[in-house]
Amino acid sequence: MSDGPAEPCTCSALRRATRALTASYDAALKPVGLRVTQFALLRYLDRLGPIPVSRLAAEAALERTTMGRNLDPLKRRGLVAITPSAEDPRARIVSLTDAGREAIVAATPYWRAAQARINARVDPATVSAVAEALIAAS
Amino acid sequence: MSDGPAEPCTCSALRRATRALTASYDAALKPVGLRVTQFALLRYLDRLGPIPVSRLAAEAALERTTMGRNLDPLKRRGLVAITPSAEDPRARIVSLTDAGREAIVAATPYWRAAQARINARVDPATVSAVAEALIAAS
DNA sequence: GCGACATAGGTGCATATACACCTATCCGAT
DNA sequence: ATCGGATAGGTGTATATGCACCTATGTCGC
Repeated sequence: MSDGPAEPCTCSALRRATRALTASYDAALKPVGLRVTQFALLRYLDRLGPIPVSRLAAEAALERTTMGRNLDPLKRRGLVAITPSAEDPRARIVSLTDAGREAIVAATPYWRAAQARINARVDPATVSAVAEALIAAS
Repeated sequence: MSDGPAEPCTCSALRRATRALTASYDAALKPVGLRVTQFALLRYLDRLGPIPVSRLAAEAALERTTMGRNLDPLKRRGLVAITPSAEDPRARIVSLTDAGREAIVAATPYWRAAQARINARVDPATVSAVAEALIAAS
């Protein structure tokens, strides 16, 4: 056991905040059975339209194989569809299904409630600025 | 595909920043074969001394069972020891081994380098303030 | 057309995280 | 002494994340 005040770890502090924030959003989205990661993924697809897995991963700044696996629960629930590309037989195109679009519509009010709750207590512009600065610094 | 600018998700933005920051710290700690989560855990033990799993989890704001599993790789490497408590046979006391203390010493310079790199680019007080505000708001 | 390299994707493995459910034990009230 | 609730911990399952390694296919130079 060392003594003296320990210098706080910036990374661990952020991880802790992310755990808390994620739990808060996940709880808000519970009624529609989506996690915030899954809802965000559906929103990407809504915004980008049908897209190969690798490009979707790049957009979300996720590792390619992570994206592949994150799609699994959404696939199982029929919220997204994976179809082979016409141009490139290697590529798999991810797209929203009608059920996926409905899930976004159903989940959005709950997500907005979570956003509103947090944004009312912490300036979202500050959070964004810190997040972007950290990404740039990493 | 909906149109219009999408309102950014505060939670997803933070998750993304955390992924980037964690990758940066993990890369810095690579020479000693520790991840930032593991290093932080060793530091908790160093600061708190021998402690039951549940109390350690509470200190780190982690779910109890998560803490149990996060200890596994450290146990396997002999950096921490788990021993039954004398007073309460239900409790398992987690403690740093000599190898664990050596690992902290070996890892600290690499961790400091990662901290310095980030802290030079993003004010750590701001990050701390945002993190604490988010935790309080969650 | 063929060979070298790049690109799209998958699988195995490991860690990080949390919930539901289980057992064992302690402790206070009767 | 015992019974009931609280507490310490483990296990099963699921998601989130990334690395190493593999296959398949496209593309470009010759």
